[in-house]
Amino acid sequence: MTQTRSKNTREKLLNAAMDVFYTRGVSGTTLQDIAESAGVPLGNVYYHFKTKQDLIRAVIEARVDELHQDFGILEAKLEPKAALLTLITDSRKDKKNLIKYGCPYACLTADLREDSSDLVSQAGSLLEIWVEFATRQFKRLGKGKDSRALAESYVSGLQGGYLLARSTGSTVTLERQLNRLEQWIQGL
Amino acid sequence: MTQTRSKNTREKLLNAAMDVFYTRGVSGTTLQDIAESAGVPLGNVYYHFKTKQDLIRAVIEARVDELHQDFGILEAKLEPKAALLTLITDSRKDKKNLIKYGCPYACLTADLREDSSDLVSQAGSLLEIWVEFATRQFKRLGKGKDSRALAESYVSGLQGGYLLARSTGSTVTLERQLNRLEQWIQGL
Amino acid sequence: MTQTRSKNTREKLLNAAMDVFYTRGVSGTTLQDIAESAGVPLGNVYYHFKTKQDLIRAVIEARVDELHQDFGILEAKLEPKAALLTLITDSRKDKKNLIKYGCPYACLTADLREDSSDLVSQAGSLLEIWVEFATRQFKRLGKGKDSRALAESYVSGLQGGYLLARSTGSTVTLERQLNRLEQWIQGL
Amino acid sequence: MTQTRSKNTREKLLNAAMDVFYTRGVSGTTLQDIAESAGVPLGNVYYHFKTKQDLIRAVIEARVDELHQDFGILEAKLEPKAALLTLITDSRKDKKNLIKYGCPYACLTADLREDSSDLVSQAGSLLEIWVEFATRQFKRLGKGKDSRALAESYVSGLQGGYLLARSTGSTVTLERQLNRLEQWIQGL
DNA sequence: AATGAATGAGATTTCATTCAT
DNA sequence: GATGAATGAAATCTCATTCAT
Repeated sequence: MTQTRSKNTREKLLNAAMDVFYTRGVSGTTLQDIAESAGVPLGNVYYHFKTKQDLIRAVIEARVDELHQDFGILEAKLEPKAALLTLITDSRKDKKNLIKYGCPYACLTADLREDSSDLVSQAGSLLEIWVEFATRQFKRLGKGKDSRALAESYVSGLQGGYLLARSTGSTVTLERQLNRLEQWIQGL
Repeated sequence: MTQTRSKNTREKLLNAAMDVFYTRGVSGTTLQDIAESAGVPLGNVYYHFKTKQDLIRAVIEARVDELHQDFGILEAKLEPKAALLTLITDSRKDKKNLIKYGCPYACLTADLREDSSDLVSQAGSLLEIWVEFATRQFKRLGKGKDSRALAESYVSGLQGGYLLARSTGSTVTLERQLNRLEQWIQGL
Repeated sequence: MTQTRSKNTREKLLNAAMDVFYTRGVSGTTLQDIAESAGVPLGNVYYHFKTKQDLIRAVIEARVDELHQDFGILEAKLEPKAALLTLITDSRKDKKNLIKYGCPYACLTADLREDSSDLVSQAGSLLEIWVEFATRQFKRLGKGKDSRALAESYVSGLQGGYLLARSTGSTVTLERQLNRLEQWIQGL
Repeated sequence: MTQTRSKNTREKLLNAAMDVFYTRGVSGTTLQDIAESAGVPLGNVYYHFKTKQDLIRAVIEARVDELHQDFGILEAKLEPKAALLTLITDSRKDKKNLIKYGCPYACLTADLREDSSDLVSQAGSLLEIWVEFATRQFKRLGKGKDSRALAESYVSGLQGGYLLARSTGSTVTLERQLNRLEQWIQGL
């Protein structure tokens, strides 16, 4: 139950960064913001992350881990169809944030465009993880070679829905896209 | 009919801003960058745009105008189905930029999230214009009340495809989504 | 007689930097120090020099120019022996600073060791200019192939004297070395 | 006869500091650097040295001791002429470092110029030890009152050679100056 | 209108030093 | 004594904005 102090602080900072990057954007967030939000003095940030880039990198990695873990659990305990449907129902549960801030994974990827660094490609892998997850489910459903294409449709349907819903600020829009996807998956 | 010099400068700045905001992101772009890219001295930017916010606002408006004009032309000279298909074929032509930088309208909207200002809502209208355009085409196709929902599917299909293609960096992904949409529209 | 404002400021900063780098060392000097010493707000430093490294580079270049100019004048109007002797008498005139701070050219070179950058090699050229100057004088004195070796002895005699004098803080030490060199040159 | 662990740590830190100060300069070195190079955790540095100044002071003292010891041995077992020649042959053996980093004693002195503290004068004594050593040898050679002046020439010849060789990066330059000094001493 | 320079607020980064265990 | 983490002061750097001509 005990954790070292450092692990707590590092984690606090990482969590704060994930959160604030999501709601306020990466370049709209200062390290001061993150430090404050984590209740840690600014100078200490640099003990755990040598530069802002480093922190961003850590956030991307944490997001990657998060996805692997979440998708891993889904796959382990659910049938493929149920796994695919779960993302849709989860989206409904989280619609408030999705409409306000968009998809945390897609936003992170988009935000890093402003960076000229290598982080762009790293972040690019986030949605790829979605596609790979979906591909595996379609394979389990016996879709064989079509699985990748179907997975792309599935993910782009979700992401397109998120994007449009955020843009219009409309819950209805989101619901409609989610329902459409749901019916498609259920009818497979 | 000749334009004053200042109008030219303003236009040069606006075009430069649209371009650089698109390729480098809004908060990743300094006014210096824009001034340089437009071949205009920095100090002069402020003669035409009181603040950076002002310039961003002008860029959004220019994007809105651009959409109204482009869509207006499509609607004026094409059948609804052809109009909808044109956006798809245009996407194929522009796939290089779409994969590298994404959709200029969606990106602009996303970038402004980082701004706390009122610009967010203004930019939100960009994709709404797409949806309205598509709604009109579906109406012309006799889809009646379903038109709005269909339009949302259409736009979210396009945007989801752009997003995913940029994320994976893959032309194939983009092509697949565009083909799927194309078949859907053609089959209506 | 008129100068643009910018040129004055840039020059003020450059002069201040040359001065302060000399008396307080390069890494012991902050840009704030330089800005204050030049009577210029800190932010403005960055208008003229993009980074501290840039400013250091400019200082090195200014020192190079200074040497070329000074040595150029000496060579133009003096016989070679007189030219060589002038450096010695000038050292006597400037002994106060030499003892307190050392040779500005040698110090600059030494200071930059702490930098990992390419400035080190740039600064290395400073004493080489001395050697080249001296070599030319020995050539004019008909020393032919020996000129380079003699020049090195001459320069290392001067610099060794400066170094030791600063280390001991003794005018006498400096005088003795200068006298020794003077006699050697006069006896050629 | 065994040493306590703490003494070992102190010594490890001191040696690391001497080394890193020499190769990277005093103000270019952080305590973190030294701790790492010594394989000691940062916090522990402060157990042995209250401040960075303290550590620098200790390094100076260690350099002083080093000189006293080295020169003591030379004087004890060699004739004066041989003692003076040994410094020259030792310089040849160490030419690689001398050209790359200069003389550790002279560099330390120069680095501390940037410090406003009292360390400057302490470090100033380093080259004085050289001069005193050389003075004693000249005395033993019967040079009487001239010994100090000769010693200064000797040391400034060596140091001037080091300086110039480092500046030009040339082994040849160093060799030439060493040969010249060698012949002078041998001819006494 | 046009322009190069100036300004200052704020962000990032560094690092000697201290703290808690 | 030993250690990893914490702290804060200060340095570097960025950039929207303003000024003077």
